[in-house]
Formats: sequence, C-alpha cells, structure tokens
Amino acid sequence: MAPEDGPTRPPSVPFHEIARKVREYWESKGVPELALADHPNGPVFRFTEGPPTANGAPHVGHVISRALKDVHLRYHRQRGDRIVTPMAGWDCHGLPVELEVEKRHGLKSKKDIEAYGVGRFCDECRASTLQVASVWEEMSHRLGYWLDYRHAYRTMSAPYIESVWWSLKELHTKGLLEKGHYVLPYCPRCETPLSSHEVAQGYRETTDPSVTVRLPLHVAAGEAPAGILVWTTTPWTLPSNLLVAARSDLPYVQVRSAEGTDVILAEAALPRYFPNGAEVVHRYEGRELAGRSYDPPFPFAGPNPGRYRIVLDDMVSPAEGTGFVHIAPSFGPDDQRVGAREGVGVYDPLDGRAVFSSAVPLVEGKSFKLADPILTRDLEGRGLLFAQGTVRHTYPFCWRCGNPLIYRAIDSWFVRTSRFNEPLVRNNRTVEWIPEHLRDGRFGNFLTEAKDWALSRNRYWGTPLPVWVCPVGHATCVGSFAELERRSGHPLSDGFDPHRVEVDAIRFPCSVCGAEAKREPYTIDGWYDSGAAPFAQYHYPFEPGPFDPAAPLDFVAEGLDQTRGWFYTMLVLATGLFDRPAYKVAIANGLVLDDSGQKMSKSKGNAVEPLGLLEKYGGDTVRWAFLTADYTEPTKLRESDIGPGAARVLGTLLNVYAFYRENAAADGLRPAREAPKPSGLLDRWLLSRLDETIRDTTSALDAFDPRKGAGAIRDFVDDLSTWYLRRSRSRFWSDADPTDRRVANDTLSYALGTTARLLAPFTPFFAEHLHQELHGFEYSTATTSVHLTRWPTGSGHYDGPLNTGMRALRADVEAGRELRQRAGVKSRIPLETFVVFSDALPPLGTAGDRIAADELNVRVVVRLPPGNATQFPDSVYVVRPAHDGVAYALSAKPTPELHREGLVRESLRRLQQVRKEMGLAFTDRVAVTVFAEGDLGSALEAARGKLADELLADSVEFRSTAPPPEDGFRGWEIEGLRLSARVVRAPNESGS
RNA sequence: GGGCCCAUAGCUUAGGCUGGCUGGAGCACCCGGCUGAUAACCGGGAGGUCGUCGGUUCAAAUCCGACUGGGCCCA
Repeated sequence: MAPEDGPTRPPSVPFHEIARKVREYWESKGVPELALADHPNGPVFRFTEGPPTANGAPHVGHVISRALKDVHLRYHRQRGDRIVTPMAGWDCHGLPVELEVEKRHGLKSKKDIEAYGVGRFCDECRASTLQVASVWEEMSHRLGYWLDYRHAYRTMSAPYIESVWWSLKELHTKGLLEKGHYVLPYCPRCETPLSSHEVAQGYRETTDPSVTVRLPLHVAAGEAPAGILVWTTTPWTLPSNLLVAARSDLPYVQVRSAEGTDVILAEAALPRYFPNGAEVVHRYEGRELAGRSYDPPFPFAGPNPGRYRIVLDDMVSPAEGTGFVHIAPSFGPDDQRVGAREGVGVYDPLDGRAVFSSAVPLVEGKSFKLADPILTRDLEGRGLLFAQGTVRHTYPFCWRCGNPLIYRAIDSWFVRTSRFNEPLVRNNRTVEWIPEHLRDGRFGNFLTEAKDWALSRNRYWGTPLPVWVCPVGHATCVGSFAELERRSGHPLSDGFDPHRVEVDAIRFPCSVCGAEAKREPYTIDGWYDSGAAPFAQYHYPFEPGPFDPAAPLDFVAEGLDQTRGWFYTMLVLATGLFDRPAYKVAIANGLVLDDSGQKMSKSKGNAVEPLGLLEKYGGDTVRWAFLTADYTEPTKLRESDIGPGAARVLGTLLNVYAFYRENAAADGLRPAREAPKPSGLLDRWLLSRLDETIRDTTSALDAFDPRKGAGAIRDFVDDLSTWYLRRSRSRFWSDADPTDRRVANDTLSYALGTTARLLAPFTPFFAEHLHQELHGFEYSTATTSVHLTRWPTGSGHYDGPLNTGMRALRADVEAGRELRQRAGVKSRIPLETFVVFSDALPPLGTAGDRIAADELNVRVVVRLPPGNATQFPDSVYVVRPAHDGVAYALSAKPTPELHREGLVRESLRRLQQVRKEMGLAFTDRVAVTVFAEGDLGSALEAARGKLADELLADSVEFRSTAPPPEDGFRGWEIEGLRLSARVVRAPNESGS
C-alpha cells in the first residue's frame, strides 16, 4: 500500500537529478578547484570559514548559514574578486572531542584519563577529529558550498598552535593575559572551569531544593532568643557559610513563631513566609543588625575572627528569599567579593569532582548534589530547618556533558576583556550587522558588560597554555616554537607535537630569576582557537601572506548562537591584538525550527537530517527556500514549503528553455552569446527589464541581501515567461519573417544565458545546467562553467520609461480583459474597439497598442482624454469608470463579420486539439476534411487558406453532407451548429 | 527580575524607517476564459478587526505606550 501523495511529495521537475548531473560534470572537470583558484590578481575579498567542531554531524542550521556564505562568495567571485581564503577549517580541540573519546573507552573521570595515559588519550582525540570531515564535505557538495577541503586548516596543527601561542604572548605582553583566583562556573564532571559564553549556552529550566534555615542569633542575656532566616537553593554550600548579608536600608521585622522562638526576616518577605500574617514584636533597619553574630548552620569551617556575623551589602534583594543572604565565599561571585572585603577567608571542602572531603564527615565522599538531602535532614534534626520545598528556575548546565555546573573559586588564567570593553564596543560599531539591531542590541550589550574571559581549562586535549612558571611565581609566556627551543636550550623533536605530553615535559630557567620553570598545566578554551582562525589559519605572523591577515574580514555569516561564540571571540582577539574589528559585515541567521515552530533537537526527534533533505530536494531547492525566507528570524522548516518556491522560478525557466530549444533546434539556430540589437518593442523591453534586473540583483547582493536579489530574478523570470514569451511565441515558428525569428531567438537565448549567470550564486546547480544547455543544447565537453563567468553588467538597453510604459500597458490590458469578461464575449471572438480614457500619452505608441489589440482580440485601440466616457453608452459598450484617473470602454458585442471570424477560431482550436492528440510534431503536415452546418460552414470555407496555414494542412476538403461516424471523423457543436472533421497525416512526400 | 526581536489572508510574504485615496503579491480554493503551453497562461471571486487595547494626528498596518502570544539573550 503506497502512501498517498502528500504535500511533501517529491517535485515533478527533478531538480535533485539536475543537481546530481551537474555535480558529476563539475567533478569530472574539476570545476570547483578552478573556481576556487579564480582571479588570483583580483581585489581581495576576505573570508574565513567558521570551523565546525570536528566531531559533530552537521545539522540543518549549518545548511542555512552555509547557503548564505556561499551565495556571497559566488557573487564576489563572479565579480572578479579573489576570495581570501575559501579554505575549510576544523575546530579540533576541546571538551566535545575529549568527551567522545572518554565515552568510547569508558573513561569516567580525569583520574581514568590519566591512568589511560594522557598521550594515548590525546592521540585518540586527534584521530577522532579526522573522521568527521566526510559528512561535512558531502553536505557541502550536495548544497553546492564550495570550499577548499584539501587544504583545510585544523586548530590542532602545529603551525596553528604556534600562531595561537604568538597571540597569547602578545596579550600577555600587553598585560591582558593574567592569572587569578576567582569564582567561576565549574563543571564537576569535566573538572574544569568554563567561560561565561560557554555557560550562556547551557541554561536550562530545572528543579532545585528550596531551603530556609534559621540561624540562632547571639543575644544578650535576658533578650528573647531569635534566629535569622536565610534561604538557599544550594544546601551543599551551607557547610561553607562564613557570613550573612543584610541590606542597610531594608526594613526587617522580628516575628513570634509558633514554637516561641522569634525569627527575623525582611518585612518584604513576610507574605512569602507568613501568608496568614504574624505577630511583629520588633522592627529593624538592616544597618542596625550589622555586626551581630550567629551560630553557623554547620561547624566544619571552624572559627576565624570575623566569621559568622551579619554584614551589609547591596546585592541583597527584597524580591526573593528572606532578606538575609547566606555567604559562602568560595561558591559565588558576590560571595567571594563580600568575603574578601570582610577578610574572612574561604572554605572549600570539595575536591575536583565536587565530592566532599573528610573535612565534612557528615557527607564525606558524597557529591555536592547528593549531599543536599543529607545536610537538609541534619538541619531538620537540629531544629534549624525553617522551611523546605522545591523551586523551578533556570540554572546553568555544562554545554557539553549536560551536568549541573557549580560556581567555585579556582585558579585560572584570564583574558582581561574587562580592560578593553570600550575598544570592543568601538570596533563593533564599525560592523554592519544583519539584522541591524544586533549591533547595539544584544551583541552590543554583551560587549559593554563583557567580563574577563576565563581562558584556562584543567584538561588535556587543547592548545597548551604556553606559560611557564617558576617556584617564585614568575610567569614566562612563550610565543613561538623557536623561543621554546631557545629557552630550553634543546632542539625540539622532529615532528614536534605541541600538545600536553610533549610540551609539559619541557622545563627551562625562569626568565626573571633563573629557577626552573614548569608549564602551567592548563589547556585553553577551544573558543580562543576558533577566534584566532582569521590569522592562525595562515600561520601568521610566521608565514605572512601577500596580504594583511589582521585586516577585517569582508563578511562572516553564522547562526545567531555564535554571537556569544565565534563572532565574540573573533572580535575580542582582533581588538586585543590589532585594535581592529574582526569583520566588516556580520550576518546572523535565526534558528531553524520544525514545522510547528519548535526548536529542533535530536532528543525530541524532530531534527531534520540535512543530507537526506538535500538529496531529496536538491541543493538548489533547499538554498532557494532558505535564501528567500526571512532567515534573520527563527525559520520554520516545512518540507511542503521547500519545493514550490524554487519550482516556480526554476521550473518556469526550464520550460522557457525547453520551448526555446525545441524551436531553435528545429531551425538550426544557436544560442546567442552577445546581446542582439533589438528593434521590436518586446525585444527592447525584455533587454531593458533584464538590465533592470541585473541592476537590482547587483545592488541587493552588494548589500548582502540575497533575499531581495532572488526576488528581482523571480520577477524577471515571471515577466520573461508570462509576457515576453507569451506575446512572442509565434515569432519562434513563423516563417513570415526569418530575420525577426532570428532576433527573437537571440533575444530569448541571451536573456536565458544572462539569467543563468544571475542565478549562479543562488542556485549553482540549476544555473550551471541552464548555462551548459545553452552552450549548444548539451553539456560542454570542454571545461566551462557558469561559475567561471563574470557577473553580468547589462547590455546597455536599460530604458526606464519603456519599463514603466509596459507596466501601464499591461494594466490597460488587464482592465480590458475584465471588461471582456463582463461583456460575456469569449476572447476568441473579436470585438471592434477598446478605449482608454487617459491624459497620458499612449505608453508605447502604436506598437504597444497593437499588443493590446492582439491580447484583447479587438480591431482597434483608441486613446481619448478623460471625461469622454459618457459618450460610450452602456448599450454598445461596457465601461470601467476611472481608477487612478484612467477609465476604459470596450465594445459589448461583435459585428456579424467579427462573429464569423470567431467561429473560425473556435473551429481551429478544436482541430489543433486533434493534431495535438494525434501526437504530431509542430512541423508535421496533415490533410483535413471538414463538414460544417450553415453559417459555420460558409465561414470556414471562406477561411480555407487560413485553415490550411494554421493547421499545416496540405489539403482542406469540404463535404456537403454529414459524414458517417465510423469514417474517422470527430464531431463538435459550436453555437448550436454541427462541425465534423477528419485529420490525417499528409501522404509524405519531400520538398513540398 | 532585565534586555532584544517577531506578529499583515489557510500558507509564504510586500509595504513600515519617511503616516495619506479601495493594504499589494504568490501558493492553495471557487467561477469563467485561453492553450502550438509548463508544477502553464489570462480574468474574476472568496478569504484581512494588518496580534489586542489605548494614545498622538484631520488621517495610523506605518509613530508612541501598555498588554497578549512566539522566539532569543542576560541575571
């Protein structure tokens, strides 16, 4: 049982097959390589491929940004620019790759990895990054995204790493790379800190415990016992509590609780904790509470002067919690700040995996999350648990392994982004963002607030941080392999691999004190690697190219998520290193959603697999769909929408071409390379429209707006097919004027060829197909390609008034047809007069009016000044009153003579239908025998010559009696009169 | 809690910055025409409170504010 044809049935025009055929042609001729190397002396157009992580499969989101990149690269290549550089790239380092290898070998922790062997582990990581390229290459081929995969850069290669080292040393020299001990987002599973932009990718809604604890306040003798309430969603931080913060200007109340023990909390928190009201026994301003001591929730941190007292801080918000904030200086950025200010030290009883040490026997050996309930129960047992529940909130999770992060103070190296926020903002202002609002909106805001970039990772597979530190703490940053050799005094090994094992083994005398310096055992954030791509892919500055790799890229295009990712790190590095923006134009496309508007994800099972999509519809169709959608917004991927848009344009074009080819081939005419000299109105108009389309498409692509460009082409193709060709059809087969026939062929083929070049950036396969076909009705045996041609500049026939005039004429015709319909006279029956009442001159003179007359099948088109419409009475004319100052009138009835002509047309149409049903070619000759009654018969006999002519009949015979039905005759009735006719293939003899 | 973006016919959308006459188009649908004719072509029809409410104005899809819904980001 075959499934019904649904809305997603494959297109009847097989664009995917065209794509396959074209791809084979390209590959057999090496066209992509030729194109990528084109214009070695052209103006430089700077480009860098954003390196995908080398262990993930592409998803549909990658298709959209690659379609965008490709359309601009192809366009600029056709403009004669030298693309620097169309190199593919791979982001090879980092947690994603490590995780993959960990999974494969069942490694669960850093201890496992060390036991497995860091060198072996890194080798595995390297090997795993070499495996995914083929999927990406195949995707790119199916999409028509041309990159140089053979010379792809890899962030793990030695030259690349050396460039990264160079850049780190530059930053270090400028004082922008420093070590610090700060609270950072930290992944207990990966045992490493993360950067804020990594954290930004991992916020999720989650349920956490909500615990309110009563901490007994130290009271003077005779005072009623009272406790302060603190609220937390991380009970595991309570053993590390050292302070409680209150806000100086906030009103607090002491209320009597049921058990007779007073509790103190912010007045604003009362409704949350005492929804039924409570007896207030005392009021405080926050500042009155400052300095009071309390009993900590757990005793493990031990005494220390200044601990366990109330301090004041503005971070306390009346909007949530109790108005008292529990401070554990090692586990929150604000906590750290307050703790440092108050000089109470830190207390961190967790190991690298966030497992409690023996310092907290109650939960020794328990991971932080598992400690929550045990600690809570203990508090409850001691009567300190005031309230508990759960809370739903967003919380950060590791963007790669999915485990909850914690904030903790840790040693880390930082890029001091906060020291150059201003230059970042300034450089960003020069960037043309698409969509525009990102510049000062989301991205701009992010830059203004950019925090220091926590760069170091306590991991294995990454660019090693090239900083060596001696026991005294002097840091030496190494900026090249040569420098490393020089400092260590030993040559580097052959095929030196600048990764952990080999680099870690190198020691050298401290540049300051001469003591032995060891490398800081960190790798760096992989986002730094990719941010360095614009220069590191060239091994800059060790192998400077013939251009300045520090100059801004002409454009970048990636998904919106990369605003925090690659767009950001590129800008940080370009600004920090060169004080320049990293790119001139930044295009951010929205997410691709499924057809119900849901985010696609593998876990939901609604992710569309890009290879299959491209295979099924063909790269052109998918590109067209994405390029004509509003890709700056979240884009719904509805399969039923993919086909029609492209089919409309490409299908029409293919059919126009088929028509052209059929006629031209029959006539031995070849496609024109040059614009013909147009004489007739339609030819002049078509070339003018074509130039207009070239102009509009060019300015759209210059402005990086492919959507608008595609629209201009679409409109032209529509004009070409539904007006130019429709009006010109007979010229392609009529023998009346061979010169005109040639001009028509030349004009049409020139227009098709130019359209192929305009389409080349948008739909590279189809454009090539059309280009090849126009080469001589079959693919060239030589190596040619539309992608090796120059962008069209026009034939110089642009004529604005002509284009405007034709639009006006078509409006006239449209009005006339409306009147004809109202008159109830079929188009086949001629009418006498069509009148246009307008002040404007006949837009295109008599030639235009001839077109109108023919379209409307009227004898004469008359143009009169407005105001004369009353002279055209309803009885004789149908009248359309003025719209936009133009009124129309049309004869309401045919004259008897015109009526007879109409009957002939009616008959001819039926006879042509017979020809068609017989499967005759347009050139096959026939013999016709006709019987017709009354007026119809006399009309047809009078038109015998016309019948012979139009039907390509060698003979037209008339019978005076009705033929017997079995004699091969077909019969019709026209306006009540019988018509019978027999059409047979003419006895074939040559030369007639 | 803060910020950004989006909302026009069943679907895809033009117009919006710069307010102005009946808000255009394509697909799908209905009626009719046409066909040397394609996923055809031509005319007509139906389908819109331009997300909602309020404001500015002689006049608002357009400018302003609030709200609703959707998406994204930050904390």
